[in-house]
Amino acid sequence: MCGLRFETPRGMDDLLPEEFAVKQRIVDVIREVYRLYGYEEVETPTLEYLELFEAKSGEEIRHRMFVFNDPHGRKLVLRPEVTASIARLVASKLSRKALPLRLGYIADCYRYDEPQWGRRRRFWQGGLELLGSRDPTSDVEILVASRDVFNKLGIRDYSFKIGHVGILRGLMDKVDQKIQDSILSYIDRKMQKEAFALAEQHVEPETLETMQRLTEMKGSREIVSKASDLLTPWEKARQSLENLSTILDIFFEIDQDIHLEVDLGFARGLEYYTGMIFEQKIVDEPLSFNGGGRYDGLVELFGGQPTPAVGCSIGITRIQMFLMKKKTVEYLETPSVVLAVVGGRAAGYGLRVADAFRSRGAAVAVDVVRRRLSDVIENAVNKGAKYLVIVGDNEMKDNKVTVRDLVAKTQFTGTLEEVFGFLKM
RNA sequence: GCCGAGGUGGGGUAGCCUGGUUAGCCCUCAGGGCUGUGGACCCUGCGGCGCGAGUUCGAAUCUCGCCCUCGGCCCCA
Repeated sequence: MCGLRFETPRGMDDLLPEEFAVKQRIVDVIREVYRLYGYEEVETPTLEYLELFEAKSGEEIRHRMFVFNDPHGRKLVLRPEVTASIARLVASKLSRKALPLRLGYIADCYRYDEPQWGRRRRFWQGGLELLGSRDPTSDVEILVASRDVFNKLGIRDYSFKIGHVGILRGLMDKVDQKIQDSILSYIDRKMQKEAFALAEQHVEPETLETMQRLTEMKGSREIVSKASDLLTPWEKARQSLENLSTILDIFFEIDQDIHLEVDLGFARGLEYYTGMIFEQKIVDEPLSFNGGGRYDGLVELFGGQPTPAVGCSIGITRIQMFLMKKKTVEYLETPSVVLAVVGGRAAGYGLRVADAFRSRGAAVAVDVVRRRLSDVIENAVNKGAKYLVIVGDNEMKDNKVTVRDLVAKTQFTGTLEEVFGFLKM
């Protein structure tokens, strides 16, 4: 029944020329940021063993993975994200590389979500991962590079939401890791009741109360100092808060105009985070377009040396859909120059003219279906071409070409050099 | 996963309530009027009722199921 359906699987999109162009523009910007910050791009397989993501991906993502058996019965998964693969890489093949390592990726990811605007079952992420430093400047580097990507794309109305999982985890210092994960997962899903009901069974009443008050604290940078007094009895939590404070200080020192909200009750779906976490949002858009944080334990978990790390993953597909909605990227269906050959003998001459244009760097689409000139003109205008180059027996005889300005509706006949002058090439 | 609204040629739409011959229109595409400027105009053509069952003499239209799309919730990039 479903064997022959000429559609893409649900939630997985074909990218049509214009959509692809917008996506490519975003990828170009991300790669430019890689270059400016010294990130080396790597590629990992779309398929990984299930175990890679079972350990630390978090309940939410685990339920939304495409899992299947290969013909030999191995459990494989379509990657729901890439950070785990990067950590695997650093734990194995790159284990002898000098730290810090700066790695970037552009990769398609898969999650079995209910498709909706900005949420696809197949989507592209671009990431930056900085491994080998626990210094706050490395956290800030990720934040600043994230800012740059959005600025370079011409997106202005964005803001950062920043938190630190070390604070809540610090309060639950003595609590089993799995229980911590569950509590944070509840908080992430805005299920405060469930979170604190579970916490109540594992921490002192005083700690519980502090946790509850923390999760309500969000706002400007000032709330960090407010929280500071609250946390005096919990050394680890207090240190985490101080770490967050330092990161914010440095970030603001670089860019005073940055919009950000500090949220001390902020948790993310991924369980591997150990420190600063953040998301990047756009005004009037409910989704986040970039997210990341510090994950100091992941490389070690995959059998590598203990390696502190921080990174982010940028939602290329979401940004693409946002830019398409805003129509901010101009797209031309056809090159701005179309060349038509008329008459039976000028075909070779016409292609030589096209060659000459291209060697000057101009993109030229040749009318290869030999339509009537009026049809070529109409077609070229419909597709947004600016110039029509006409070559036929007359032009060939005098070694000239005719160029018609399709916008001004003027035209000019002359030698190639004269025409290049006319076009200011 | 839950809730809501919808699916008519490649794109956009009318028709559906009130079942009835060839499903209309706009754009695009192809060909011609017209062997090089006719970006116009005119003519012609290709191509469609999401899928499946039911009701009926007869279904785009009514009923049921499924699929898909778009919104909202939840969550995430």
